[in-house]
Amino acid sequence: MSKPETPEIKNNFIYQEIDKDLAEGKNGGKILTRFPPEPNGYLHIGHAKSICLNFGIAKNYKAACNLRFDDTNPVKEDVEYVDSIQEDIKWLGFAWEGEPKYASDYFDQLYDWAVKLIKKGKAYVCELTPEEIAAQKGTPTVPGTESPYRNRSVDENLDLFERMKKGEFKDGEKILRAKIDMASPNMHMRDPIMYRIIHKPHHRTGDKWCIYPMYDYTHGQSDFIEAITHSICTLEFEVHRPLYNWFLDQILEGESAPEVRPRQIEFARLNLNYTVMSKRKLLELVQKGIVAGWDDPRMPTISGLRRRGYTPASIRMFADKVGVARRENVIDMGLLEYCIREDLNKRAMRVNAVLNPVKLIITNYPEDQVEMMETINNPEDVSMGAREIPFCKELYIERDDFMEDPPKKYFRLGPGREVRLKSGYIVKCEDFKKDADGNITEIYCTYDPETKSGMPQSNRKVKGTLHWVSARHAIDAEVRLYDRLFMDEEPDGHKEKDFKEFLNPDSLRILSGCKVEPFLKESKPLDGFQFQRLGYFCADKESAQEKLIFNKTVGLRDSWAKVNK
RNA sequence: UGUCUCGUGGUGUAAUGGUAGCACAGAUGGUUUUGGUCCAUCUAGUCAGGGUUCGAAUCCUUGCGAGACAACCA
Repeated sequence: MSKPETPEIKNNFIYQEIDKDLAEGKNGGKILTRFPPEPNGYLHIGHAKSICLNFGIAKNYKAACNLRFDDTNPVKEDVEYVDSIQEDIKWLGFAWEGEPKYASDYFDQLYDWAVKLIKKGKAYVCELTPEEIAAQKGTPTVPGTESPYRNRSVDENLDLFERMKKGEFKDGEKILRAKIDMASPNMHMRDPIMYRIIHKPHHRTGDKWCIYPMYDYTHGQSDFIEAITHSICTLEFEVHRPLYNWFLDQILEGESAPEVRPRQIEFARLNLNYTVMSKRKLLELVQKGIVAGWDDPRMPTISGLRRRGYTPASIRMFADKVGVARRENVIDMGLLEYCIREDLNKRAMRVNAVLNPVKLIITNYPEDQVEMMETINNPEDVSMGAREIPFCKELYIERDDFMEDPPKKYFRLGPGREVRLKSGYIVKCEDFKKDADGNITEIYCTYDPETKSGMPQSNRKVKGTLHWVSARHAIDAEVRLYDRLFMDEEPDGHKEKDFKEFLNPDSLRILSGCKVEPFLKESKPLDGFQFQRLGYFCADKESAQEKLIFNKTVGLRDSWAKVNK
């Protein structure tokens, strides 16, 4: 049972702007936000920030948030993405208002408005090639020049636009442009393209259209149609805002004042170090087989994080902690890791797994004896109860937990040293065996029967406590250790080098022959656990009783590793 | 040599004319049957100059630095 979350007090500037609008009595006091993904890729952690913002605002103002697919480009879009996006939003714990919406639902209205603009002399059909348009567009410092088609008659424009719609022209032959100002210091106001011809079926509208509206002409009008009050987007759209408002002004001209006039507000997108966030680059990693798919646990996608073992609560916590502002930012991966540890520490069951096993033999323990030792499931939450784990003469412990010649600050096992076996006995190392290569093959200990966990003698101070599994009862598992995908903090921040040059060759290490306690046999895909003393792991989506596979979500904080450096 | 935006500890983010706070990271100590958790303490900041003001991170100004904008992408 997840506890109801009390929405935090929100201090970011967007809440302040909304409060201001409310105070001024705008939009009849209504609030409605939207999350508008293009279905051309999977959602990533950056989208999660936007989702938490938009749906969070809705929650905090007791309002709603729409899901709207910005599907104006059939060349890039696909229903696979429409489906994954919905799954990811739901998994994050949010619900949109009503049915999902699509910009393509508004194609008819958009077309009618385009005709209105033509009639007003505010749009024209242009026949320049893309190269010519680029050339006459000018540069940010040099004004553009006007298209020779700019001053066609309204009738001619109407006729040509209709014939564009009817499919009389080939892709790229003609476009519809807004007539604004070729000398504007804002490049987006230099007669931007409203419609282009694409003879390709659309995932929703099929063959109905061969002309498709551009983003700028679509987004604000879609917001208006849905009566979105606050259209929140990332900073790169800031220069589009005048155009957003211009189109709205045009379609609204001559109409009675609407109750809701959408307003665009921009915030700084999320950047995470040691990864890439652009859908194009993520797609490239998928298509080139560098990762195992959009949900590869090394991907910063929501589906990847899910498969990695991240919880929805941890991602929402992360979004809260990074905040919302207008300044460029790079968030340390460590913060994401902190959030998942924080969440899982409270909820994950503690289990025993030995990743790199070495056998420990208790020489004075009866040969065939098996004791069931009680162990607490989660010291952070006693309501999770306890369970029993089998203990016997031969155990596996972690290879790292024994040193032939340990330094003073090493609290684990070494010749003559004593350690506690968690929930078991205190044992003392008497001897060990090595193979020809010098690898430890067996460790011999004696145990003190009076130190069984729970008995008075067990309270003796011992420096170290080890996790273990019974050799006779342990089951084999594969464990996949993940590390950051890139070795550079900003892999796509180098002009001369491709981001793929910074891939971490050790981002995935597969361990087979790991020994886990019998309880884990029943684990189901995506179940998360703490492997005692190691970290958080979750059963992979392909894990099954016959072949257990666990993904490392994140390690425990490790102050020994720091000392060791 | 355009227009717009942004500069607060290492990283994020508050303070919007009135004591620069919080989180992460880092350091030290305590507790601990996880070298985890938890607790305590500490380190560390307003880009620079000038101005307005009793008082400036906040307002004005100049500079410096960073980012966005020239796709028939969104």
